[in-house]
Amino acid sequence: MVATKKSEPRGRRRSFDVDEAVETAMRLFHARGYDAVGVAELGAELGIKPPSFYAAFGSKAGLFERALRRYAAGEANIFARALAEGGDVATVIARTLALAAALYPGQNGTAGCLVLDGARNSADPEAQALADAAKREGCAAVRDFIATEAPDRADALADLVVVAMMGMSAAARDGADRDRLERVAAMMDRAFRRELSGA
Amino acid sequence: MVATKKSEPRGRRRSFDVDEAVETAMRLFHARGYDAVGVAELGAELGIKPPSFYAAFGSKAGLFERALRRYAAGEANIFARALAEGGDVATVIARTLALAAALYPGQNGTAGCLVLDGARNSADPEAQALADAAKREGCAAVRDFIATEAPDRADALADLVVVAMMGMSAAARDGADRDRLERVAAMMDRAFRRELSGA
DNA sequence: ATTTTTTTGTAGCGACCACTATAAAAAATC
DNA sequence: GATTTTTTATAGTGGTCGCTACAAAAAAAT
Repeated sequence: MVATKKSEPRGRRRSFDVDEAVETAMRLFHARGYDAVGVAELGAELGIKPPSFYAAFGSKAGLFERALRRYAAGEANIFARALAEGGDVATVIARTLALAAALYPGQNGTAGCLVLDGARNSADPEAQALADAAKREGCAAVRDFIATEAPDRADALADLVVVAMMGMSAAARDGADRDRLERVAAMMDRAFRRELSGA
Repeated sequence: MVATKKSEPRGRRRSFDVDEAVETAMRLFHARGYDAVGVAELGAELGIKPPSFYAAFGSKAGLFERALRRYAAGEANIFARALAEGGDVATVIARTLALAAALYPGQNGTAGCLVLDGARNSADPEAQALADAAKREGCAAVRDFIATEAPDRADALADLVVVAMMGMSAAARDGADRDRLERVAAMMDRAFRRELSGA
């Protein structure tokens, strides 16, 4: 194994870090929503000009897709984090709601959930479809997990959890702080346990 | 009382009905959000040209304000409707949630609540401020009513109700139908009763 | 050193944004 | 009928939108 070092690509090297650019775009889209962040601002913030932007990401929606994937693959995927720590359905859902209350207040204006609210009211059908697909994925994961204990009522119970998360995301975007969200999360958790135990 | 008939205003008569125009604008803003509806489309749908538009409403945000007031003054103000029928706190909140489940699926694409979601992710600070003021008004009404029975826990209980409504509005905008919303509303109602009765 | 490939910056595309200057049309008052 | 007042339609303002044509610059391969 001498020549494992892959040869450099042929042309001029990129002058910016793609992952870093996706991270910055993710933050901007999260803070103000898809439509409110223009390509000009993205380019300025990322330090790249339009041709480099389109060579790297294809389109504004292409960058949004990368940002959504990065978001769902990181610590913002609160259900995945709650699930990873193990436990029964009630425990994991309680953890999920608590993580939402901790994460959704955000910082630097990045409140709520990018997947749930990033493309809300967007005029671009492509952005709407991307966010919608990410939502379906997350909701299906919650539903399937709940179904392991309550297959009959999984749909209703998942709806309760998802509506709670959407409501908390919206409230956070409207300025609700961590204390208020934690209070709501605790009540939502009690509601979920009650419904799960077969009210 | 002979001359009670007020004299006609002096100039040329308006060729369109202002209230009807506000109604149409309300429907458009409700369906797609503030930013996604342009002045050109509004003018076309209302059958009026830009100068008439600005003479009547001052600005796009001015028309949005009229639409918000009309919305909050009508049957879309579900808490006011629930309150008008009387009853104790638990009864009125249950009615509010049930009305949300009935109203939020909407028709012709007008899903969710215009006040809660009409200016979400808007790039216009004026539209955001108008929607925010309407939200505060509605939330304060819920809080003050709950305070008549539970003054200590009114803030937390109102947060529970408002987060439930925001979540149901978001879910409706994402396509949730009436059956699903009613199931969620019933669970939220049980949660509220449990918290009100002092868990 | 020349060729080839990729990224870069400059400049600008047509389309749409909210909004307005101007003057003609339609009504009441004189 | 002439004057005054308001609304109308035509046309266009500067600005921003997402996106692209073009050629110079920077790298590897020859």
